[in-house]
Amino acid sequence: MPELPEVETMRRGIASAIGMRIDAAEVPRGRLRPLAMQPEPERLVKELSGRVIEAVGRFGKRIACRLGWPTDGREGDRDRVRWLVIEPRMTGLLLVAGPPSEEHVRLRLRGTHADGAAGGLLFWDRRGLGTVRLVDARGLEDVCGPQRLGPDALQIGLPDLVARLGDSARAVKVALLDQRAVAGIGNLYAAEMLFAAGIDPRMPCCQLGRARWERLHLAMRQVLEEAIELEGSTLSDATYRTALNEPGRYQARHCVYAREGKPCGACGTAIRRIIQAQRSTFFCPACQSRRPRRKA
DNA sequence: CGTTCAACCTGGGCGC
DNA sequence: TGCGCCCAGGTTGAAC
Repeated sequence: MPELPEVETMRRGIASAIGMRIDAAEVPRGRLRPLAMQPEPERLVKELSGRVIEAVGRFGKRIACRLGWPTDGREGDRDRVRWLVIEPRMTGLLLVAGPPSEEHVRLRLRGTHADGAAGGLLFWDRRGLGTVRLVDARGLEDVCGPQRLGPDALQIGLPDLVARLGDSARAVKVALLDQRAVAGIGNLYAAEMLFAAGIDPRMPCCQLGRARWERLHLAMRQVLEEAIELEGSTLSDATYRTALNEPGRYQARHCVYAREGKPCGACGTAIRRIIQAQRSTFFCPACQSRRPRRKA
């Protein structure tokens, strides 16, 4: 499920791997799908070995690890910086502990921290829809640059948000999932932030008006920030775990997601589920009405 | 512009 | 206990 809060939690959780030299990389046989953009396991293993993880960044729902060379004086081929870009998609996890099960480990890095301690980092993915890429600076631009991802949902300003989506005829819920417009929002948090803002998910962006954009912008930040504080949402299938292999805690705060038929915590009306762009949308028909409203 | 569908995968939950 | 469905935090590309 990883959306922005889960991926940000992963980023923070694997920050302990910064400074680690990769001694060995392992791609368990056949567990990394041969996708066009994914390097062959042999190349991955070869090019990762000896590198040092210099930084870990997040671009929308992707994690990018900057890889350099050790500064211990040895003159390796001073290759350009490389980026290990991981897209967890539905069930991918980046872990420094665990994994939940051995059978879905897709990439395992073993290494040594600056202080000499042994360390490790692994990519685990039950469904195997996630992707792993190893790219140079230009490749990073292609994969995570502004052509591909809009401003981060935690960073975007209200004017920019309105400039990017305000004229769109799309339903606001669908538009929020457009990573080129604004990066990081997925199906779960789109529903939650629209509830928090009191906006009907079916409303076309171009009909939202000033007040609703303001409420949405505020709710976007508040929902995502609180979800990060609680380390993301672990749903009933328990797939999502933090980098330390622990569940998130934001699921207890869900107001609408996966709550079809249950009473809205604010007004008691039954939560509805509809389909938009082939995906479930959950909302409260009373609190999220097209009609003007009185309370936030 | 926009939507719709299929594809990529594994596994949990439900009705029968 | 099992089978056959339906469903899922995402993204992409083709077709209309």
